[in-house]
Amino acid sequence: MKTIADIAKMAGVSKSTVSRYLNGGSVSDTTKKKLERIISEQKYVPNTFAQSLKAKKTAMIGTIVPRLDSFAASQTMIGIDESLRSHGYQMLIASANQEIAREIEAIHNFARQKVAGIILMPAQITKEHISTFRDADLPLLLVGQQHPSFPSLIHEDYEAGRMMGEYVLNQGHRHILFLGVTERDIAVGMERKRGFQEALARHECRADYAETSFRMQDAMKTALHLLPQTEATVIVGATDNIALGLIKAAHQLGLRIPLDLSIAGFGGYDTTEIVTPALTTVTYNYLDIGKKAGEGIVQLVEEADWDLLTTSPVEISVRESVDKKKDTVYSITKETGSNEGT
Amino acid sequence: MKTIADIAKMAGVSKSTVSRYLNGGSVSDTTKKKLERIISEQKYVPNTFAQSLKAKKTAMIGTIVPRLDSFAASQTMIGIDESLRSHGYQMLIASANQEIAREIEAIHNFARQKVAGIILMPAQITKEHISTFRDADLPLLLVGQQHPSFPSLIHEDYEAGRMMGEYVLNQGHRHILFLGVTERDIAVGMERKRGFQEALARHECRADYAETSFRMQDAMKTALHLLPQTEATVIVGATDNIALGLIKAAHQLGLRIPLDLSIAGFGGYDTTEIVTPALTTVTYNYLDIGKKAGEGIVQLVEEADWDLLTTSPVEISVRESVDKKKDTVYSITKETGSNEGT
DNA sequence: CTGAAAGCGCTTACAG
DNA sequence: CTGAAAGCGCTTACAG
Repeated sequence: MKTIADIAKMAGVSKSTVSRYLNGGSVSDTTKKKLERIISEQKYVPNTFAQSLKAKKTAMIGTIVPRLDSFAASQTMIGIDESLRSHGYQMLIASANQEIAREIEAIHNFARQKVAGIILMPAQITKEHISTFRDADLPLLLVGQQHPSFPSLIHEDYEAGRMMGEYVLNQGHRHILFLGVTERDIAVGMERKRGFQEALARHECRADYAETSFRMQDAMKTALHLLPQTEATVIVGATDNIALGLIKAAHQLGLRIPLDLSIAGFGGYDTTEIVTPALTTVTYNYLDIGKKAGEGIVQLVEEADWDLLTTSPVEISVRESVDKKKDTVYSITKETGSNEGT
Repeated sequence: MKTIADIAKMAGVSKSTVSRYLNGGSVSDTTKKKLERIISEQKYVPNTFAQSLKAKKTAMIGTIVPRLDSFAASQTMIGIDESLRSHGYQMLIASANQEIAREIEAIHNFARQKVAGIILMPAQITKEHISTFRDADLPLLLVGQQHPSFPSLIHEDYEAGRMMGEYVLNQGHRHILFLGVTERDIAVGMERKRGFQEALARHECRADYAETSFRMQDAMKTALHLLPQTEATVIVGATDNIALGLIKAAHQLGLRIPLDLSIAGFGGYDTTEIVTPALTTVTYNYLDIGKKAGEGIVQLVEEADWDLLTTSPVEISVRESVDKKKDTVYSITKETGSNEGT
């Protein structure tokens, strides 16, 4: 491996001059040309460790995702990778594997590696997070959740909930069940539901609420329990995975979707188009939010400034899993055929 | 940030001693105790750049995946991450985004960053790959494809094909269509098909072969074309995504699965359990191969030695998408109801 | 525009 | 077991 000293010698200049050339400092045209030639001939690439050791900064951005195998995380990473690359930064990924402790640990590791900044996709923000952010003292961008003290980039969760509420109402449903998740997750557990509730509040209808976990299996179990009891004509899951669990449970109970029961979700995962019937959902733009996150952290790193809150738009994707009811009058009696469970 | 000099001063010893303590050299019990206390009190962590600059090695393993949003890649990364962590290494991820050029570029970048080793999941291995490997001169492990000159870790593709061939035969199918992919992909395009062919070769049956791409959309288009023409009673897609495309096309044509047509795939993606009917497939253990890859590269890095070829077992997952035919006699006439296309 | 020198925070023979 | 010294490959004031 060639070093800067080798190049300097070959060019007959000092290391300083080579370094200056490399970093865009003022160098005469003649030496610039010479250096350009020699460097490409020798395929010289500066040692990043030495650079970072001296300059005390790197071109790496640490990205902490809750898990590696979720549609949302994958798409967001793709977006981040893309925009970071275009700005000359490298994306480092750490998976927290759904554990808060590992999220904290990942922040420490990244800080120690002197990344230029951190993008974090948390499910919750605890005091421990806050204090870790504080003493990491690094540019930080939150994605998917917001916090008043840190730049945040979120999906329009409230809006998404509202859209879905209005949509099912418009389809004539008057007895609605929302299967949500813990309110400790502000974005999904609270905002999404709040938007939904407010849409329903403007109409005469009955709304029930239940809670389950993020895991499809759990949602299915909950649904197996709930479905035989409820008289709701539509069930809205707080995420597509929950909706998918609902569909599986409904299949198992011999319910026809959307004939006997309508189902909808949130997220726009690719799987929602594969299932039968295709799932009506609110589509989130994970790729977009990823790109914005990349831009954002670069700006935070280079200019130490970015909006405290940025949002990424959502849109409803109407497919086949929600039925149009003719009878739009509120009624407890179901009119869609009986529930012939297995 | 504290440096090793600070710690040395506080302990009243030299930097050398602190460094020796840190790296497991011989240090007296007394100073060992003292150092231990001071370091944890001061929360001292060595600067990785300085370490790497001097020691000329790092504890990072570069992992190059074809894409970030595939089930196979995600699971494999999870496995790699896990075993690397347990050995004190860090996983660095680069996505080639399906482009060979970016795969090559990623190898260069990792080499420049002085990673300890590289795990590569290629779709093909070109001469350009080989020459890049050669001058990167780094421990390298191939995952999912094999090459005679480099340690490789593969799924039992041939075996998988054989299993599936035998299974559909056992189910009484005698007219079979295999929807494969380009043979430039040795693992998927060649081996999987070869195993399948050899299983069929042992019985009297008719086998047709067609080709499509890896993308579900393409598979669906191909299927829309193929389905109305073929008289096969079962179609086997070379990947689950292809099988999923087949299912979608069959649905669109009004074919009932598995009543009118049986469908099977390879991979064991999580989505195969969600679709209706659940897909019969050969399940690959991506998590396992990921863990093995982690172990393997660590061994290559530390002992410069590992088997040239290691395999990860597969198993068939029988679900609902393949029908049992009563009539096991070869016959061109289908007996499963007519094809009432849309 | 250019160069000499100091220094970033470690590790590693070498001598004791 | 311990320390002084050199050096890894860069960057950055500083002086010219």
